[in-house]
Amino acid sequence: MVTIRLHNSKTRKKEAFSPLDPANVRMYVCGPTVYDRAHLGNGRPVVVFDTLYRLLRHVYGAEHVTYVRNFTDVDDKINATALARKEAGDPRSMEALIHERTEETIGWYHADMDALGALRPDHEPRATAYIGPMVAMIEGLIAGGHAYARAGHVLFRVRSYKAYGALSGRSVDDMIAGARVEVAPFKEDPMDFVLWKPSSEEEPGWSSPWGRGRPGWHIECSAMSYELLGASFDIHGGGLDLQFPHHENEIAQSCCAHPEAGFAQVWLHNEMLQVEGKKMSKSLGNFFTVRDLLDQGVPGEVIRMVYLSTHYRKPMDWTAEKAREAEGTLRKIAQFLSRDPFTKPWVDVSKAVPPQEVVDALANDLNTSLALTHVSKYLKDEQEMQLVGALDLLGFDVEALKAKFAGFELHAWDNGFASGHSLRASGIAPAPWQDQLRALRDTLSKLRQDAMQTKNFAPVDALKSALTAAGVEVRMSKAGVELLPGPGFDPAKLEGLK
RNA sequence: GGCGGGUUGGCGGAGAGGUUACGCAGCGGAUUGCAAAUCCGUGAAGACCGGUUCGAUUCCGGUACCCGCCUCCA
Repeated sequence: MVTIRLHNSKTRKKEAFSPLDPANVRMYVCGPTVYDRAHLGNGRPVVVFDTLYRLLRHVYGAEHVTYVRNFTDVDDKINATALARKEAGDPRSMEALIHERTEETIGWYHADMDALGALRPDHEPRATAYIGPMVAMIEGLIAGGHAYARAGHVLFRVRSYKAYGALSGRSVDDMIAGARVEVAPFKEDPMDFVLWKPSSEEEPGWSSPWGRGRPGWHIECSAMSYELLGASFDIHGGGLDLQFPHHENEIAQSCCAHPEAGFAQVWLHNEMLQVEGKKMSKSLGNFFTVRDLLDQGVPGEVIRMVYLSTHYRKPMDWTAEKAREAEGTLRKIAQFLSRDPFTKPWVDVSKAVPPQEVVDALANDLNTSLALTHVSKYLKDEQEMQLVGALDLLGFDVEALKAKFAGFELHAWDNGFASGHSLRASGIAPAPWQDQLRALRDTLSKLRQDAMQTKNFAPVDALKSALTAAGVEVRMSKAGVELLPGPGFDPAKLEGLK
């Protein structure tokens, strides 16, 4: 069996991965707070951990991996969004507005992440469905002396957990010394954090031993991972920005609530994303969502490939240039895959399996960049079996690639060996302009054959320029004429040509 | 201020203590009515200083610069 090696944030070392139970490999990844569309940075961990999920399924068997990613649907940002709608005149209750907001956001999230080729996790628990287990865990922490109730709040007693700070490499004393925030007066210690807080009438709340309130941010992940994966499981992932305080607090809560267990064995953190060399932020005006890109015509596969081109533990820079390059690569792949079967060796791609060297690349701390290098090699060497197997493991749907990126080719073969015309539409539905393009191809072919005799190429070049301007790639060779509508194809510009 | 990460050729981006990464772009050639596409060939690197070593871009230390976290954030 392949040995997967992962860089464990907890030990700061690359370690051989050894699941607690190979028959049930368990992974928990922190999911989104569902108050708005997922931005480009939110997509990175989704694709990174989707790739790991696919690798684990490949190595241990799809039915032996359990992947949990939560939806945080109780949060002050959600409340704020709902409140804004209410103040804008919406007559419905806050509860209804909050529910509407979380539901629509989850729907967006699914649609956007599906477009990136990410498999849905096995479980996508919502925090609001686990309030009971959270309350139970908090009660346990109080009973164990790890938490205390004050002024309607319940706080975690950081000093009661000796290893606090181990994950993020901080000491409690250093953090207090460098703290910049005001400390609530009811805290025993400045670093103590909220497990439960009171809710006003307008805010969502649940009854609890401490009055009507709602959970703090961190407790949900501790409670849900415990309910769905147990007190000990294999992998916990998330963005580097969650390492502190979120993951540190999760560890403290879970390890104090279940001191007999080890909580997550391996911690993985992906580095952050930048845009054209700068942090993505609304104030810099370079903030955009996954949906923004999709709407601009950047296919999800392109976004996925750009994500995978940088190792997950390095900062990733999103640039238009990278997207352009990735699109070019995908087009070449798709054109090769959908090429006429008579022009390449026949292989039964339904039997394709991921090449060992690609599995090895991913098994080496998810070296997706190296895996993509192998993909380029298979394309260059026309190794279709390897190519398809690798694309599949990396989360690219071969049929979707062919449909989206191959477009179609229009051939007019002139020579006697391959005479006649052919139209191959690779997976896309017939469009009204196809007939027009076909006619243009015939015209161009005719003009060119005439020009070969008369040596007057002006009409040929004129039509070629017009087609090029419409985003159609024109290829002419001894064999004949080919037209390939490219990424910038604009059927409107075909009007008037004949 | 505290903590963590990074710095590879024009750009992106890997592996490996000693022999070509690779992709894109460039350049030269083949091919083409001209192009495009394709094919062949090709130059170019390891922030800086020091140490370990027969030998370091790869290991160790320091300097500079960049980035992130410490407050909601993937």
